[in-house]
Amino acid sequence: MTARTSTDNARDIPEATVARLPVYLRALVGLAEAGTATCSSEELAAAAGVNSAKLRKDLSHLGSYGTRGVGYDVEYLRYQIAREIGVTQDWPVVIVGIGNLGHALANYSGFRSRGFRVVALLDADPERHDELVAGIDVRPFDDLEEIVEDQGVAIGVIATPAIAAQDVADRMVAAGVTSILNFAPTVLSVPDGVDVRKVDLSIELQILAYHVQRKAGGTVADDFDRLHDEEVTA
Amino acid sequence: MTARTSTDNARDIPEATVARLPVYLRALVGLAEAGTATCSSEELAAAAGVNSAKLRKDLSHLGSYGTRGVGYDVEYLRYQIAREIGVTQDWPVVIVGIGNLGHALANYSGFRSRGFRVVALLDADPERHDELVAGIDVRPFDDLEEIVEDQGVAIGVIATPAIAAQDVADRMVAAGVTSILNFAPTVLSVPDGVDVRKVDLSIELQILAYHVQRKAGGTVADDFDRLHDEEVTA
DNA sequence: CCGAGTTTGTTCTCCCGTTCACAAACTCCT
DNA sequence: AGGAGTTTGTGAACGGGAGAACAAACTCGG
Repeated sequence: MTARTSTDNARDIPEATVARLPVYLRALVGLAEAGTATCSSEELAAAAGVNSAKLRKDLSHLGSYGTRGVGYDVEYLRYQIAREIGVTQDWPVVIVGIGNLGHALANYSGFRSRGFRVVALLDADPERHDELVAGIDVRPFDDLEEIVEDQGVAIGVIATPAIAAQDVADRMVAAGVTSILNFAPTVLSVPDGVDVRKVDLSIELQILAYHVQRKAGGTVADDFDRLHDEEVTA
Repeated sequence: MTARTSTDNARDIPEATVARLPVYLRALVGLAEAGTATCSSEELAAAAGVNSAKLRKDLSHLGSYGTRGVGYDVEYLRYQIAREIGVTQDWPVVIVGIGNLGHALANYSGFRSRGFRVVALLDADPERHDELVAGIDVRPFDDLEEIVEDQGVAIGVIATPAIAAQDVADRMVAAGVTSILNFAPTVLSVPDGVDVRKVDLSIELQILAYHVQRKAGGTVADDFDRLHDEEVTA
């Protein structure tokens, strides 16, 4: 039952679980570096910031990698999760749009240490070409197809202004990219089978703002707004 | 029924809806700039990348701002959503950690245009002090408490290395910050009543990698891993 | 004024994810 | 060897969100 072959369907892991596996992986790396050989679901859950029941259920989707009465072998579980996610070897990644954010992403050491290798930086602006960023020179956007094919790139990162993002996405998809991480504040439309994840900085802040406002019971200006609203709708 | 007072509970909006309101707001701004005065739920849903039934249900949590047979007034709905989120006026924000990412965040124009004002950039490294970033000079981290109090800052952004993030969070909370946007790849522990949202770049990539691997049916190296696994567990 | 067409707001059903609680399985001590 | 203590893996109950479907409410043309 715990033996997994390439034909059984033990691999359809719930999306919510997939999103947490990288967190567990990070926590396990931390425990390993601290010299911990074994940990209980309680400890790992604490390190990952989740509830232990949820952790155990998540891990149960991968197989039975723990030992009752003992816990989990840190190194073994770390490897199994890395394998499940697919980061036992590096994925080549291209970043398009080398503005402030693109710079930061290119220099982010976490990519390299967590299973990703930036193979190219592209920008449409000729002024940026041949500039060295993080030891990689910036190339023309038109080199995209060549790079994707030569390096077998499946994952693209979009860090352009919103206006350019859809065009970049279209070109990426046409070139063979199947997964896109989009930092541009716009909705991308892509064909079925292409995954898009979006990171929108101001949306995150706006969500926080909503909760601050709730906690505070509304600001002075908002009280005015609400009063005005009542007068109008009453 | 649609009249809302400060005592009724029309304000407890589902979390999933809150997370989408900023997307609708952005879509409405786009429509307004394109000169559209009125739009149907179908149009707005398309612009926001969601299903129209979901959009209507989301909006129904705010009140009855549409007109049957007609649709929504773009400007009116835009204002109502902005008010609900709380971005009718600017929120002061402080950014801690002015490395590559901090630079990018400080320069990000989307903050200013979407209801946020960066009032201070802080860094523990004296080498960075008095450097001008986006027209704001970088100040010592120890100025945090003074700035939070003077400017009434409720939202803090952490863009430090992981090792420093928990300390920064503790100081922020002690100073009076109630909401934190965390870019450091670590789990923050904060008291009840403090909101934390996290943005982890390599986690997003890892989630994409998982799906790429699934689509591809596993890489060569992974096939080896799986074969090895069968030999061991069989 | 009335009927046809349009679009919202809401109800109902289904599904996914979370949490509780406990049996199964292991270790350790006597 | 056996019992006490520990920890995993999972079955079951529960809650929230997604989507379909429809009644209510509006516009427009005659």
